[in-house]
Amino acid sequence: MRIFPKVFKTAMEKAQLPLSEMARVAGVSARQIRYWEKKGYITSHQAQKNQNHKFNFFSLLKVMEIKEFLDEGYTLQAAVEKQRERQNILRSVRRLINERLLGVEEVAACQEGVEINLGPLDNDETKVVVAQIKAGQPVKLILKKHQPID
DNA sequence: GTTCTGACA
DNA sequence: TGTCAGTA
Repeated sequence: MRIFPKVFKTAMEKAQLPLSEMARVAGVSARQIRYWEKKGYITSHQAQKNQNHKFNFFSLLKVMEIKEFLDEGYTLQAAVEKQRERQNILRSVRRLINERLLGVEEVAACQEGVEINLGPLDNDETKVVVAQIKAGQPVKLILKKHQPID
């Protein structure tokens, strides 16, 4: 199971947002977008010289995050740095999820919900952490005896 | 009318 | 970063 399906990533990369839309949606000026691009903070595709810049959805998210930090009072340079830090953290979180939820397909679906294998404990590999999810109830984390496949 | 680019402040 | 000029 992929938490973030490839089709989403592809769609976000294939999106072709004109600079004016980027500015309008993110609440920044077109001048700022151009300047940030020139500084290398964001990237765009330009079919030909002097033609309209096209941005994908990731660029839009980046601009919105930078804008958020600017509004909090950071300088542009600091805002970009904060955005990069956030991006790195999110990358780690995504990696954690992808690694830890690998067992999700092998999970036995019980009557009212599902169990997700979150992998072995770091300090006791004879046990695995299992999340029990039932509709309308808080998620329960329990320990189960590790049963290695083979 | 819109966008790009360079230049000035 | 805003704004203006000259283009495409």
